[in-house]
Amino acid sequence: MSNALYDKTSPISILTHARRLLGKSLHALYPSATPLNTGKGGLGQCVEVYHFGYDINGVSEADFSEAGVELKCTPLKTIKDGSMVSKERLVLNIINYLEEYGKSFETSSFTHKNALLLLMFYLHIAGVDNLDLIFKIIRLWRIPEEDLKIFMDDWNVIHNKIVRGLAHELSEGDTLYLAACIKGSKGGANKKPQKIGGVLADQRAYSIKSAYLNHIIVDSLSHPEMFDGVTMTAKQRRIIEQKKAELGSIVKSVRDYKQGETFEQLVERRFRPYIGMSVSEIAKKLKATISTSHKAISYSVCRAILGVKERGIAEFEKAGLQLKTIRLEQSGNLKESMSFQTIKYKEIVNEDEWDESDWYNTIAARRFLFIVFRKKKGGSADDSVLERVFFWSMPHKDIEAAEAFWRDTRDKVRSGDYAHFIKSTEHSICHVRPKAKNAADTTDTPQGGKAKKLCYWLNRDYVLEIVKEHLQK
DNA sequence: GCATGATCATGC
DNA sequence: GCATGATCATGC
Repeated sequence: MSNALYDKTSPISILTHARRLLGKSLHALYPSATPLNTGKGGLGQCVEVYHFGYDINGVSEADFSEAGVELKCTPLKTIKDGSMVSKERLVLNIINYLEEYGKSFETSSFTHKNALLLLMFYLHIAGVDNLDLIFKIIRLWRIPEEDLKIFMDDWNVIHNKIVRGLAHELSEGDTLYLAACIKGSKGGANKKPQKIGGVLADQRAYSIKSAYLNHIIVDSLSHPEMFDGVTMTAKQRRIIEQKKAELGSIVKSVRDYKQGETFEQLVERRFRPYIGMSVSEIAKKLKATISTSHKAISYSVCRAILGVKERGIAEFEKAGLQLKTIRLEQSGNLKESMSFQTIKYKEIVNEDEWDESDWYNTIAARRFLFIVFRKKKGGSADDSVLERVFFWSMPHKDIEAAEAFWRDTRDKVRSGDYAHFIKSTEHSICHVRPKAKNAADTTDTPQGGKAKKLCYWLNRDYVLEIVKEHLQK
């Protein structure tokens, strides 16, 4: 169909041809096109067939193998401020645990298949036919030099579990930019064998996390040829560009790393000299101003110790890393549970899949950095002592319990029951509790009424257990 | 002492 | 104005 329009051995030629879709839908160029596949990946197949003239039977082959280019169509969504962000993770190739076992980063299926991606971001709108969706950003992408180390660290985290026969314990939360996400249905027929241990594991694919995709989107807007300047408004662009302003990196050069050190180990090493010091002592030693407002203290301490002058820490933002402050009593006890966002009743009722739910994305799909302070007797926030800093993600064994909690909460909202959510005494990990201006502060329910604002919490005991594990090291 | 309900403080 | 990060207050 369109074969003569591009040279399939040339990435630039493929890109130039792809860009004929920028600001347009497939229907705009191919009015008689009909849907090929209604499921996920349907739009990508349509692009391959109608725009690039692929034989539909060859769709499962490597996309542009002669040029080393992998085509990926991925959705954007509009958020409240009008800007566009990634709607979901970008799923790459399936991991074959048997084959990946003996590989290195350089020889892995991830590097082999995804060295150069042709990314086609389109704006997803619920209920609109795939063929009518508009392409907003079209670009080639390879891992930028400054992000390569974290991608390699992430790959190694995944690979280490595969090598140790622990593929069944993989989790998206394990890593920062690159993740192993579940692909296909969970359970029985879709479980895959491992080289070691004999436990069957969920089928997973390499994927790029949503937060990192947002960074690619922002980066694209610095290159006018990459985005659609017509249907993407100036206001949308301005908002997105504001988000990248004032990001500073922790790692300025690969020479910052000690031999064999991971990014996370580098961060922990940088913190080490300050453990045991009070916040005011840290500020004095670094000649830095540290905000001690309870909302800003952890990020402020991080910026000071990690030497980031800018408002945001680039690696943390790109990873969607969740920073959490834990304030221990002088005795080492913990008084409070840990709160998260308000439950959006009108949204949770529409959550069908656990691994697309708000709670999954909050608690199980991301890595955390816990900053632990210990109060001093009668002291102010300035006198809190930095006790410990560590990365954490929810262990695989706890994720199922978090899922059961989410199901219970969702089903109660679906049935209009706002009075019997799980309490902290009823669950090992999490509970539901109020978080509002006052008792009269309510929000809309899917039933058309109002209900008190409640939010997700991690149980006090659970948080304390995590802290204790990391204090013993 | 702790669970639970309530509310505060800040920043976008 | 509201989301977010966090702590306070009460009663069992």
